[in-house]
Amino acid sequence: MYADPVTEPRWLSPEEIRLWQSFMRLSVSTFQEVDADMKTDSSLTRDDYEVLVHLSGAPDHQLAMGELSDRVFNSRSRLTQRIDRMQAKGLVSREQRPDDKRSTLACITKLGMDTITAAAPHHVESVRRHLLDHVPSEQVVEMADLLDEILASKGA
Amino acid sequence: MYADPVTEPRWLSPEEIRLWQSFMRLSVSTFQEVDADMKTDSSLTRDDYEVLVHLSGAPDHQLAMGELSDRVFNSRSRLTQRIDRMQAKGLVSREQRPDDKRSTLACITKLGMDTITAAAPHHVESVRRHLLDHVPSEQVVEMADLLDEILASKGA
DNA sequence: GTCAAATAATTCAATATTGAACTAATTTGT
DNA sequence: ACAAATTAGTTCAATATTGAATTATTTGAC
Repeated sequence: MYADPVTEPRWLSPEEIRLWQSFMRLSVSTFQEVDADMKTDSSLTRDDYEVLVHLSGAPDHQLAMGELSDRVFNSRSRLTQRIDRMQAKGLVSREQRPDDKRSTLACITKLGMDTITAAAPHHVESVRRHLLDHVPSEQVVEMADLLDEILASKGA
Repeated sequence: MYADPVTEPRWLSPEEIRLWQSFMRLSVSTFQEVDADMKTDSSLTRDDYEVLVHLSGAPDHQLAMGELSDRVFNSRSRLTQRIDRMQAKGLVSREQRPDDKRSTLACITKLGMDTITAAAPHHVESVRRHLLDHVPSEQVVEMADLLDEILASKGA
């Protein structure tokens, strides 16, 4: 009696298990550490920071809610409420799009710009400390290439 | 007037920026995809699954709350409440440790064992689909080695 | 042109997470 | 031996997230 290779899930090799576990550990620990630093160094969460990064780099400093939610990997509802909070703090504003009234544009404000400018050096230091400084420098390009290949293969 | 190399944050090279951004995108998207699969394939969340993985592999199928919270990267409070919910579903039980009455042991139950056994093949398939299948097979070991090196350098 | 389907975003109630304060047990220093 | 400090875990209120339902607009089929 043999397992059906079609229905039988392909099992993981020890190396694949090691890869998955290390990937999980490195990802989760790094984000937790950077999150913790952001909390002490600035008034922004990492999600807030990412929102401001994408808005500050966008044409006219604004993006539609849907586009922004895709970029920061937040659900629509989650982004709506995050933008509510950031708007209450004066970091962003909302604007109606003239050509499609269903759509809302999130815009970064002057205060949002000043806030991310102040936060950026600390954030960079944190990302260095918790990830980049631990990647052997001759492997930075190699690792970025590999991750990009994986993303491309996933169609992302 | 030159910037003080001590106080001046070391800026990121384009390759470092690419590495950090790809690392974020790959991590977040992969975990979101696996989480979504788990929700359709089983009654467990990925956090529940990780708790059961660690308990099922532990001596006597039990671990102290603190040890378990470190392993699954949950805060103490978060794990307390996760174990509350899993206990309510009958997946785990709590036991007082005889030699240190401050400590609580989380134990996997028969139902917990059956549940993770049923979930595992789907989980494996999902991890394959969303990550492992996209890593060129000749680079699996290389990537696992690199991630482990980074973790070791971080002292994790 | 009009009605049905699709799209963009928001709302709301249920659920989960956070972190500071708390309880209880153990360890340490004197 | 015993008070102070430390450690393990829990509680609770504030905050955040989830996802199904809802509103409003636009698109497409006829």
